Amino acid sequence: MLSRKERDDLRKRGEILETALEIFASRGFHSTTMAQISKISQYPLGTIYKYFPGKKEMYHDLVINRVRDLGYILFEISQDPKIGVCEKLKSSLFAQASFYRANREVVKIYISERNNIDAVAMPKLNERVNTFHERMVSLFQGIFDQGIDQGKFKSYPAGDMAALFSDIVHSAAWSSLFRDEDEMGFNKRLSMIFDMFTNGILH
Amino acid sequence: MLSRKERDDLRKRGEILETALEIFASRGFHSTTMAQISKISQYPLGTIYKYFPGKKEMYHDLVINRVRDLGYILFEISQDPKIGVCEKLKSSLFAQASFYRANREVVKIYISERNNIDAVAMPKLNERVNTFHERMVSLFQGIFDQGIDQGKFKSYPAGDMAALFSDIVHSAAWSSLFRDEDEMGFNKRLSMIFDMFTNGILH
Amino acid sequence: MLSRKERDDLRKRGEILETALEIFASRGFHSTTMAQISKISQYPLGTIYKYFPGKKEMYHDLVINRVRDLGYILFEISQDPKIGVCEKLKSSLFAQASFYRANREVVKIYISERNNIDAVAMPKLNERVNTFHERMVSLFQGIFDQGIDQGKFKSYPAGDMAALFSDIVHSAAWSSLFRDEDEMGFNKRLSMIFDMFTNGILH
Amino acid sequence: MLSRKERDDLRKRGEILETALEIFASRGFHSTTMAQISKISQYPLGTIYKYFPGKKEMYHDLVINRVRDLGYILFEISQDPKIGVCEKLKSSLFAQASFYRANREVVKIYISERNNIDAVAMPKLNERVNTFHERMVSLFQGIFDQGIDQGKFKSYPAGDMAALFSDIVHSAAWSSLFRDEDEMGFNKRLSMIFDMFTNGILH
DNA sequence: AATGAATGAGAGTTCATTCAT
DNA sequence: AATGAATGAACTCTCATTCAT
Repeated sequence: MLSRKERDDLRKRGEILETALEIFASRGFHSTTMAQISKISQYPLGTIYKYFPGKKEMYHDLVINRVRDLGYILFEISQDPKIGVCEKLKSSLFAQASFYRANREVVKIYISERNNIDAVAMPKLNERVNTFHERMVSLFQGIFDQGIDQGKFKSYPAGDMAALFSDIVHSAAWSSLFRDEDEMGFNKRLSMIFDMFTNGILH
Repeated sequence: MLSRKERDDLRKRGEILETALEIFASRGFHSTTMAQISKISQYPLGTIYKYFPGKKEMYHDLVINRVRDLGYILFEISQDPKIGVCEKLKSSLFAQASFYRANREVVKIYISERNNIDAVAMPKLNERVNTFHERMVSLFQGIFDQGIDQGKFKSYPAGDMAALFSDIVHSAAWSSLFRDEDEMGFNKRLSMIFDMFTNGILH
Repeated sequence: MLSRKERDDLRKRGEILETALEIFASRGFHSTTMAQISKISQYPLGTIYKYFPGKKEMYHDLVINRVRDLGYILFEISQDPKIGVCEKLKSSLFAQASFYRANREVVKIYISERNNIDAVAMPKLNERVNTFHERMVSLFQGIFDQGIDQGKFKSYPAGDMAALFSDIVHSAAWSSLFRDEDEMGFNKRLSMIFDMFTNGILH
Repeated sequence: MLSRKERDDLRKRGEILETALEIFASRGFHSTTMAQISKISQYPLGTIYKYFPGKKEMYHDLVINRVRDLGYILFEISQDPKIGVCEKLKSSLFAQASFYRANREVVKIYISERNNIDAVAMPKLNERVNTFHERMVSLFQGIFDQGIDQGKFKSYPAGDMAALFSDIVHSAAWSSLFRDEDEMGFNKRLSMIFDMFTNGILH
């Protein structure tokens, strides 16, 4: 049980992070200043530095913590004993796309970071983001291994399938961010993409 | 025919660009300083500023000019009347992957920029990179349209297929950057990925 | 009523401006560096840039704000209903000369700017300084118009008289800056000059 | 007798100076670059540095040499035994105004320099310009001394009269630079100003 | 404990002058 | 002797972080 002070701290930290997220997502890391975050969040600079060791670490936090949520979701799906491999893949695709739609800002940053070469400036973040990504891929790999065992999938190397699938999912989810689609159109497009992936495009 | 001076200028400009490319690719835009480029390239600052109006413009140049080469290659393939749609796609995949392998640094920067939210700082570059990407996608779209007409491809919306294909190509090419594969292994993997895409993964 | 912080800010801003004034007045705009102002004023660079957007703007401020005070004084004199036109002119002359003696540094800068062809570098300042000057001349013109109406002055074009008077005043005031005159000698010389101007030098 | 080479050198030097004059006069000292002068004059940088030790010295030359011409003219007038003191003054006024009209660019620079506080940057030039000015004033002072001796002028201190006259002349000449007056209007205005000065403005 | 003013290292860029060709 | 490319010191300005209040 948290004391009132601890709960307060957590709330403040969260509010700061929320504001920072918006600014980082719209302006990028380098064009965002701590002063901006302080001003917009209405928390004094000193307070921000009480909760975060520095700008980099804050950005770090932002990306990792949010994306971890997606990790949980995908993990749950991959471990679900009640559904088959195909459904697992499809669910993963839908879950990731939904997550992207619901967390546009984080995802922008996450993707930006996944491909960022500014790694020198933030080696730790880069490493963690990539570690996370690898973990997601191996989650998929597990599903593909299963599917091959069950004779459902062709026996391509599971790692390659997983990497490809991961990128397809990402691609579909990402492009959905820039369309003004309603829920139905969105779902239809995802199904179609999943179809392409599973059945191929050839007649 | 270029004069000696012109050739010299071109050579120097190229050398500076080469050095800048390496540093930008390994440290990112913001962590790279003009002083570094000057020191490592062994060209004094003044000389660098003779060839480039500023740091941003240099980076700009780096990305755009190199990537344009890839554009030419893919355009040639898409327009080639001698080969069928399937071969066009496969060739595109191979060409892009080869280009990526041969231009690791540029590609790193290109991709970094494609997904960058620092667009605020360099709106022009961001715009051009995205314009280029769209042009590539519509190149693919043309191929898919053709294939559908010819009854070779299932009739998914060509735009969606093109977007998906573009990301698969990119994914395959990108992941190949981080493997120590020989030429043969590389080609085999690409073929396999192309196979997955065209025939699907389902039995 | 100002808060303590506001008063502090005003004091600091004033101290910086004071130092800058001295340095600008003795070395000119281009030979003065922000680092010098920082060092001599003992305010760090960052603090200076908190109060002023840039070097140019600071210089701008320096010139305009101070000179505006002279404007108020001359305006008051020109509008005073209690005194005649001749006294108005004489008062203007004395007031301007006093102002010059009390604000040597500002005046140096003001005059330097009035005649500066570096206008390309600081068009805005140049414009404002010249606008100010024109306003002063038209203030005088009003007095001359009045004097002509009252039959006190010969009917030369008031605009020409005003321009001439303005330069005479300036000339007298300026030259007084470079003499070690006591108050009495100074006043005597001004009276004499005024006499020359009003009565002519011919027997 | 000058050798051909010497004549050539003189011509080239003159051409460079001519170009430099135009640029300096329109952009000011600091906003003018040696590269500009080289490009516009079509003389290579090296050649310019052959004729002038540096940028400052060139500017120096520009101002001093031209203004010296005015000095000669005024000197001739002041020494002319054939004309009276009043005519000498009037002639000086007209001569100076004509010179200003004919040498707008030099005069702009000269005046800019007379009032410039950038003296730190160019102490030598500043000194020479002021020395020249003092010489002109003492030329006038001689005329006034003469006039007082002859009982033509009231016996104000000749130095003060000279300083005042010098500034009036300058004022009239300067303001004429910014009017689109024809020769006649110009002459009329000068006469009027001279009238004001000699007879006063009072009825 | 909370604040936000103070700090100054370090960034990009310019241009007078030199000197190898 | 003539050239103009090469040079790098010095400039203005920014902002993450600290620490006196």
